[in-house]
Amino acid sequence: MKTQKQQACRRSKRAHEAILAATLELIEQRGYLGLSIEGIAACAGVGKQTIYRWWPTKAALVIEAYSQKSTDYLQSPDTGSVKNDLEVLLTAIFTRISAPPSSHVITGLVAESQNNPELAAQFHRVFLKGRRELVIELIEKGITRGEVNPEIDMEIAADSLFGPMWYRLLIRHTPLDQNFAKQLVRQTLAGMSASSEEK
Amino acid sequence: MKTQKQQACRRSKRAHEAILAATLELIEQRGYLGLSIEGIAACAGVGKQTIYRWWPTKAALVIEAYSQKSTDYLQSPDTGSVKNDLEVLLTAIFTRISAPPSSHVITGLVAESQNNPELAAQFHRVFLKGRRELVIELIEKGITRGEVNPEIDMEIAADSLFGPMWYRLLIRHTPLDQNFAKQLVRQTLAGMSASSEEK
Amino acid sequence: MKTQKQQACRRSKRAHEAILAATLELIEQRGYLGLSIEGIAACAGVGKQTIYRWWPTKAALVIEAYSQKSTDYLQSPDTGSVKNDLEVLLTAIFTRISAPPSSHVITGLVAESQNNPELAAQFHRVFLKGRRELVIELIEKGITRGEVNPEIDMEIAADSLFGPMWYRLLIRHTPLDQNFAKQLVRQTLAGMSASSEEK
Amino acid sequence: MKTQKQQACRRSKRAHEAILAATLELIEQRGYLGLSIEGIAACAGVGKQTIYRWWPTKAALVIEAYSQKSTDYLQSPDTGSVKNDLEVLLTAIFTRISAPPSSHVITGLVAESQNNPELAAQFHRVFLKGRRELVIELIEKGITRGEVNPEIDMEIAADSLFGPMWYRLLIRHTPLDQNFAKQLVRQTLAGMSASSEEK
DNA sequence: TGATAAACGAGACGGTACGTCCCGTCTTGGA
DNA sequence: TCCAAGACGGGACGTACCGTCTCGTTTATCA
Repeated sequence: MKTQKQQACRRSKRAHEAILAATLELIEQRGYLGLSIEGIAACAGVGKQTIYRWWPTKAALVIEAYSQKSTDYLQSPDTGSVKNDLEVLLTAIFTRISAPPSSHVITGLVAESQNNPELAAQFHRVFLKGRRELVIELIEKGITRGEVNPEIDMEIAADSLFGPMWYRLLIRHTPLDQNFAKQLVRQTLAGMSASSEEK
Repeated sequence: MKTQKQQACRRSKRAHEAILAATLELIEQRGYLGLSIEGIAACAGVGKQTIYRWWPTKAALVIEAYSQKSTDYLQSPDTGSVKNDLEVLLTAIFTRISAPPSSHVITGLVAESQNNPELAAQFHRVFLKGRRELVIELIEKGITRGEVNPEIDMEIAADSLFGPMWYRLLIRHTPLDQNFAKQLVRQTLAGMSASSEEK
Repeated sequence: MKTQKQQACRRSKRAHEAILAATLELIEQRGYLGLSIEGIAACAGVGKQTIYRWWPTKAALVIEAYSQKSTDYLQSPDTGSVKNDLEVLLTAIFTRISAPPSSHVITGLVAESQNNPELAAQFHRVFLKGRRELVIELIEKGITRGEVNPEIDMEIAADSLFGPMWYRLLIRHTPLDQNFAKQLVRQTLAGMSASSEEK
Repeated sequence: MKTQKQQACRRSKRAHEAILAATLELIEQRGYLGLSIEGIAACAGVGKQTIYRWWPTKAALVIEAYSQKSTDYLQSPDTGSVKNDLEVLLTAIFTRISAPPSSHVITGLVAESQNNPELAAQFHRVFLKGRRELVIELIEKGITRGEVNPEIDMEIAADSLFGPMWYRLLIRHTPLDQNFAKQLVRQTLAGMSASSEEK
């Protein structure tokens, strides 16, 4: 019962790690578009086939290489108020994600995701899901505390916080400074209408 | 003195148009990534050189081909209330932009923009600037009408309306239906805080 | 003392036969050049190593596969005259050897023999030696009978009978019909000079 | 009428010559089997495509490279007797063709010809036809002189002179010395029968 | 009658070369 | 002079096999 299936393949640990390392190294040197399977293989001292055997796509390889680096720093803040919680979390995320070379890598992945649903799903899993869940959790805490209107649409709430980040990152190429996170949180919470009271 | 520059070249109108037409045709057949200069030249019955002579980049060519199609339908609504104005405008934009094959084309352009500032600028000029200015204009009308809080940060306001659109389009691959525009506008105006009154 | 070496290995009969059978099958399907160790292994349901363990070369494997088929039909005719004996023997050989797919196989082997003396020796042993000895034997019988000039060069005699066969087979791609064997024998015996009397 | 077709393509003389030169150079270094398109391209400083554009096959390329070297030395001897004429001509041919690296090259070509009729035809045109016609011409002169029996089969006659050469070259790996040409001619003319008179 | 060592199937591995696609530049007539 | 046509040197693609190398898993003596 225990040996059921687990050894399906004898994957070489050495090759696996060398490939991921080479990928990270080359992507920082030449950017996502300048990355080639051929180059990774050469740099890792590996046959091309060994790459094609385990990753369907350049993009999948890049995701795996990056996902190791990027999933650890996330943690739920707990300052006592939604506003502060969100400010802390978003500031951390914005800072992290907008530091090169991440931004270039992310763009390449986004581009390839358009024509590759599997990749899109994987990207979503690695780069979005966790962060989104954290944000929603914080907002729900705010609702139980009575800070947040319980009738809001949670999807739109999350989109309103992350959308502007990606927008600035990918399209407007405008800096994601700390102030931006702060102001975005405030304005999103308070709304723009004249009738709403800020504090 | 007057002809100084305008006839710098004897550009073949036939070739120019054939190239743009071929670009549109092929991009709809094979997507942005499947597009090649070689293919466009063959399809347009044109030498490759003729393309390279007039466009620096595949992307520049695509932008020109698309900009002809996409700039005309925009107009400022005037319903009397910010909320309605924004709903009408955003619904129109969202519908337009999320219809294939535009979405795929746009992704490709976004991707290439990352490494190509000129292209990014051109993309901004063609696809963003006009829309953004319209939205800002509507909000300012709202301010003068007393509907919108005059102290909001206008950049963040615009980002809050467009960011979620691009986010859903490029990353979450979630539909941009009419309802989305409507709810987004409402929630952005009203804010999420418990203290704000909806109506 | 007697078992010293003979059981050096426990060779799997099943694998051995499956490999030879797969070789014959694939060579008839795809020709000598289209044959790959990988393909044979897959078709025989055998690991590649098992092939490499027992045969040094694709060619050696092919020779073994073929030698089983090709050594049995030879027998010395005895009609009473050199001319008839040779006609009968060569007709049999020519017919056998020129039937596809043998001819393609043989060509491949000839090609590889050039760079592989061991293979050349093995090829010689399997495909040439026996036939050549038979022919020489027949000619020597002719000499003792007084039919053949005892001063001829026997090497050249054998070359004169087999050379044209291989030439037509490998290079001129001209049919080796029965008539050819007959006429070749006659003209070789009689010579071409005007002074020689035929019939 | 004059420009009919002659300029069908603008082939680069430089590339053409560099490729043929590289082919000759590499084939002498590494043999026919060790020759690769990739290697030729690299050595000639040429894109692979440029080779594939003009030659369908490695073999075709090799033939062209060799045909330049091998067609010039042939000339019809005229000593007054068939025997001497044939001896002179065959000695020249045998010497030429058996000098390495030609022999290896030729073998490779023969092998590939088996599966490629066009190549076989080209090989025939370049390496066989001329020589064969010369021999037949010499024999016909012999017939008019009354030296050769006019009833012989000319095809078999030619096969009897060339067959043994190719046989020794490709299969028996036996030297083609001058004596061989001489004795082959004599025995082929005189025949092997006891009734024929030599001298 | 096990134990034990080999041969086995499977297939991953570092490589080489394949033949194709497209890049961006260069060259050659023809209009 | 600009155009279509397309050859050119080059880089990367994804595939096919090479021959070597582990992996467990039979299997067939001989201790």
